[in-house]
Amino acid sequence: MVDEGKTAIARKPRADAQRNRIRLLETAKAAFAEKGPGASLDEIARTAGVGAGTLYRHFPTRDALMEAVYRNETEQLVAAATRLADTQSPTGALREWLLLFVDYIAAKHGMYEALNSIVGGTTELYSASTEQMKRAIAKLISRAVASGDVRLDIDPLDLLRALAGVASISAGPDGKQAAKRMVDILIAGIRIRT
Amino acid sequence: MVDEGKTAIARKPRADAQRNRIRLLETAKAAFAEKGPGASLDEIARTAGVGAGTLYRHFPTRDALMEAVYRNETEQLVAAATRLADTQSPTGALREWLLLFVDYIAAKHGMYEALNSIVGGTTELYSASTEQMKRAIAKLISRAVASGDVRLDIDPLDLLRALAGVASISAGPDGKQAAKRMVDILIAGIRIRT
DNA sequence: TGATAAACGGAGAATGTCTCCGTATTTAAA
DNA sequence: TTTAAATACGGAGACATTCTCCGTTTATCA
Repeated sequence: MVDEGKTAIARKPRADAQRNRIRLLETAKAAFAEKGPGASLDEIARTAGVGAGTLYRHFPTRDALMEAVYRNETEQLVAAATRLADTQSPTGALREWLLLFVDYIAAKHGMYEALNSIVGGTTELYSASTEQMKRAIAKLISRAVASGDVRLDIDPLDLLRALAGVASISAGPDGKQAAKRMVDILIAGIRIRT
Repeated sequence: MVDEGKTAIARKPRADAQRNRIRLLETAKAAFAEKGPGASLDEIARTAGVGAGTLYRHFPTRDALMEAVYRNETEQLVAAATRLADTQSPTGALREWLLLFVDYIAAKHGMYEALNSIVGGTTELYSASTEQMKRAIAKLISRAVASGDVRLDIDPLDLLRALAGVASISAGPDGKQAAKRMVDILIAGIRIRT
């Protein structure tokens, strides 16, 4: 009886699997950017030169694929939170970061599914990004709260949801501008009156 | 040569057409409420007891159907704006109406397309509802601005977009609560400091 | 080098959208 | 009434998309 246990030594992942994964991500990124969130998955597979089965094995759902495509950008955004927290006033850092967030979602023009995964927080599967994002904004907010600038009865993610709404629901050419204006409204709205 | 002109007297619309239209609307409303925005159109037609062709003749696109389904509620909401403006303080009226708006979108859990049509304002087709909605909120805002309570550099629709974002992007059970909290943040954010 | 786990790919089932057109029904004129 | 013309009906089927299944291929490791 051979060992079939959990102790199985991790075998090195197959080279072709890694290659295909990367090709799929590149192709998908281009496809989403060009055709929007509804881009055909089979076509992405074909363009990437793999079968549909391969795509679905790597990314079981459309959301999973989007999540993976944007994980990079998400990580950069999360990193920025730490940097800002170290170099700016509490409220200033929060404001700056929210502006970065607006850029982040504007780049995904109308990619509702992706936003929902990342900022929604309801989908079990993508909790990784959501969790990171949540921690990033929570850190900025709690710093601002501690400094006495900001009320504390806020769900930080709600700020992001509001911005996502403004930036993506209209998706007009000035959606981004509008979202940046909204940042100031939000900041003013959560500030404690002096 | 018979008259083939534009002067053709309007013929009374066929009774079966009217009946089917209504049945389709009722069925669609139930279907959207139960299965969300992706409900199968063919199934709606089948449930309503008509052929697919009939559905598509009455409502050429999914959006057209949604628009029609929600036109009623939209009209009620618009009417409420006038009523509130007549009976409440400027800021109070605005706040009340935004709360009603939250109920309005919460009922459409995740019906992104519909929201986008109605609050987005980019789709030519649904400009009727958008226009009404815009006028309703604009009236409330400008009253508040006139009273000196509120800044005037606001696109009124942005407030709605923000609320839609909070209420629908997460779509969690407390999305509605969150949106109601957001109303207060927004009101505070657009208020002029005293 | 050979055994075997891992990955591949694409045919095809399932589902959905939307069109086309022969048939049926309604209206209104005679 | 009867009848012709206008209007609406419905569902078969063309087409697109998602996703699964499984026989075949390939990389890893002993």
